[in-house]
Amino acid sequence: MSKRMIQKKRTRQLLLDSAKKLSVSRGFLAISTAEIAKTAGVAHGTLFAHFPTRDELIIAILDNELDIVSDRLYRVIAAESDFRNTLSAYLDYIASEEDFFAVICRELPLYDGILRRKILFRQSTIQERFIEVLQNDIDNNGWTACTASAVVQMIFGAINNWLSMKTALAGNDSVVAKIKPLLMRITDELLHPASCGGVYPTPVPEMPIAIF
Amino acid sequence: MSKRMIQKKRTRQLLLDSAKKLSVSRGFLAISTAEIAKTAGVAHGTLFAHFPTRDELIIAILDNELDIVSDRLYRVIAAESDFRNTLSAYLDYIASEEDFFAVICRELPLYDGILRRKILFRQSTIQERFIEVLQNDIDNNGWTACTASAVVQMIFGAINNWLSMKTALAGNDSVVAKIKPLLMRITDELLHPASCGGVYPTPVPEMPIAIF
DNA sequence: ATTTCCGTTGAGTAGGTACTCATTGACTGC
DNA sequence: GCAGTCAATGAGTACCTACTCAACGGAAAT
Repeated sequence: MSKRMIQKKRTRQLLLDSAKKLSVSRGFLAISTAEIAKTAGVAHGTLFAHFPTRDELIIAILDNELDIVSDRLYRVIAAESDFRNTLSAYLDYIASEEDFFAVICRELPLYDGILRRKILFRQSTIQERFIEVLQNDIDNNGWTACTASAVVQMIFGAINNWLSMKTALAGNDSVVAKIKPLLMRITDELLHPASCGGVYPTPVPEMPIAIF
Repeated sequence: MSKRMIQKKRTRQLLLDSAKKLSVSRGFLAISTAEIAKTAGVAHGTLFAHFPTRDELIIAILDNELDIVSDRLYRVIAAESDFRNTLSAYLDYIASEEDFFAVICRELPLYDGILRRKILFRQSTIQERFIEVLQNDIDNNGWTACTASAVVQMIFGAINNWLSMKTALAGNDSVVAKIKPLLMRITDELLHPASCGGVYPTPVPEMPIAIF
């Protein structure tokens, strides 16, 4: 590869890294091209030699990050075979990339077009897996009859909502860590309430709602 | 009241009405002072004679609307005495002001300061009532033992998440109407699974998740 | 009738945004 | 060695934003 090509690729990567870093901490909607270029240490105009519009840069970075993160996420949950463990593994992974997921959840309602489709598609793929696992638990383990897809949609709606409110609920701490006990406990309660005789493995957590 | 005072009050009201109308349809974050003034039919500069900054106008309009809407909402749910009916009444009222609630849910994660506090305070007041009603049901009706606050937080998290995704999930239709059967069904399932012998009053609804 | 008052006006300001393009100069191919 | 190439530059453009202020003119006070 020629010196020129190496340099060009390097600059492109600097821009992508800068955009990624800024986006994850402050959100995709809030960052400007001038800021991205400055953080990358290149001239403002250079950005537009690599990405024709701001939107294309944002889509490139979000798309790439989404692919990486949701592939890993899917592998993490596919390794588990019952609902409780799948949920636990899911939450642990989310917590490890919490800033990214929080930004996505916060801004998704404001996206449209390609970005929204891409994210919703990833979400529904993950949810399908949970429904499958939960249905399996219901069928095989004599758990409470419940509509698997309804329960999964509820739980994920709640998780997404907590993630979107991360800064208000947990500041710089992990909001997932804060709500995980509550989610595990409610999973215990909802899915096999009869068999445990009122004794659940997960203790009742504090209310996670707090206003900062 | 003098002619001048009447005129001034009228102009102020025109601005508030215009801001309210635009905000509910497009969101508080998306509207500009120029647009508000134009819709109200007054000069751009006039706006700043009534409200020193854009933020103060937004706070005034949101605050006022929030007071009216959440007072009504509280009265609606306070009239019911069991969880199922309270939830049903809640959803019906939300549906009647769905655009407003959708904007709030969509933008809340992006607010801070006073606005966020005000909205979260209202939310928690409503949730407290639900927890009270649910705890009462659990204590008196021999329902499944479950942590009332955990269940309520889950359900409200899910509802808020669905509301924030209104446009993607239901376009101009009511997203609450779409998810209400699912929520009622899950309430039936989660709260008294043993007593009904597997026969629930609410039929299983279609998956509400659809990508537009 | 005249002066003072004050709500309204809209051009103007300062600062932001995404995006452009002539110029530069280091690298490439001959 | 030299002409041609092209990534990088940064001042410049057009447009948006919230906000200001001198001027206006009808109402109020005298």
